[in-house]
Amino acid sequence: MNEPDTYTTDFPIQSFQDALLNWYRENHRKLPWRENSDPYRVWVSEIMLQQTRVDTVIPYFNNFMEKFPELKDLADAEPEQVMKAWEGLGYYSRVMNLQTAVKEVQERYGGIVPNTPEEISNLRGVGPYTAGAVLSIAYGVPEPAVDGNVMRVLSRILLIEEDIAKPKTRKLFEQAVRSLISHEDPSSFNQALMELGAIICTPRSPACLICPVQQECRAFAEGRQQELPIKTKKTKVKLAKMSAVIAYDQQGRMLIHKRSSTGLLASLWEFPNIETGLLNDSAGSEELQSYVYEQTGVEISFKGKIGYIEHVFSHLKWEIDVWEAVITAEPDELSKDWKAVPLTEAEKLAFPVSHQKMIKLAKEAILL
DNA sequence: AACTCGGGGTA
DNA sequence: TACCCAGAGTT
Repeated sequence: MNEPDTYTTDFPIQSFQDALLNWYRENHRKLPWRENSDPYRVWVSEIMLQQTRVDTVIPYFNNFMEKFPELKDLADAEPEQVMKAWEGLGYYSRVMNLQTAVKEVQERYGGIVPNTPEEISNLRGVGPYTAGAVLSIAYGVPEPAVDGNVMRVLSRILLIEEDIAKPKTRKLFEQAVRSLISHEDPSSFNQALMELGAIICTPRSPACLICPVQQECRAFAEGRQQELPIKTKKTKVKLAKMSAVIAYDQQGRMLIHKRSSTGLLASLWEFPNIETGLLNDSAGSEELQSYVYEQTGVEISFKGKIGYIEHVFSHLKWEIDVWEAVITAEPDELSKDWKAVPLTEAEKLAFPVSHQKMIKLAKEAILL
């Protein structure tokens, strides 16, 4: 289980630790989640930082801590408000999983975030990286926290040429970290590896000339730092042509729909929309009209197209024609995933960025 | 192991 | 454009 990895044999572990930790002590950034080591704060920050840059996270983290200062506050919060605090951050299942896990900590562990790998890893949304990050940063447990930064940094320092796109490769890096990690200060050690990756050992052009562990870096010694890490690429963005409609009733309320709690943009609100494929404007809008009627019983009459939106996801591209319409007849009651709300109410709900763009189009259309 | 799941910064 | 980011869950 804890076999020493072959990559760290003959590696100067002590001088590496010393150089890395001294550099981190003097040069680390002051970040909101580093103000203290409250496990709840560390946990929230790590979830937000998954596949998301530090600069993007900072304002979200500050706002989130203002709204939900302690674990109990998040456990007791309305999911709709929690989602609103995540609006625009992406990967929305993260925050639903986080609240689920926080409720479990509140109920099963009396509000204390568990400090063992087994217990913390069983929490929803806590994978190998986040488990190691919270354990080491909040509790000082010498567990590896291997993210993209760490794989890039260590692939260079230890000259590891395994494909970091392969899931299996992460385990190799975890073994390397187990060999390298400081048992005196696991928190600083793990954070220092990531900090080095963010500031010095960057993907494109690493700043080797000012790197604190240049002396220990095998890739630099061979002038091969630009070749690492090895990562096979995956591309393949599917295109989806869509039509969406902003339909007003006589009071100026807009018809909106809450997306499924699973899958893309889970639990966010949206304007009624369909994938139109190869249909032309006329056929596409008729399709959309039928969809709205079948889902809600609401009858709409199109006024015209008010805009066009392109929105790119990591694996998908939406091209959306946006229409304006008026509601000509509606049932006594809408099903629970549908609402007719004034703009001021819509702005309290969480919409994906693509549909926030539609709200902007609608505002501009009103001014004309 | 491959795919799904956002949005934005950067060269 | 294409890559990448303090990854995890599902299939």
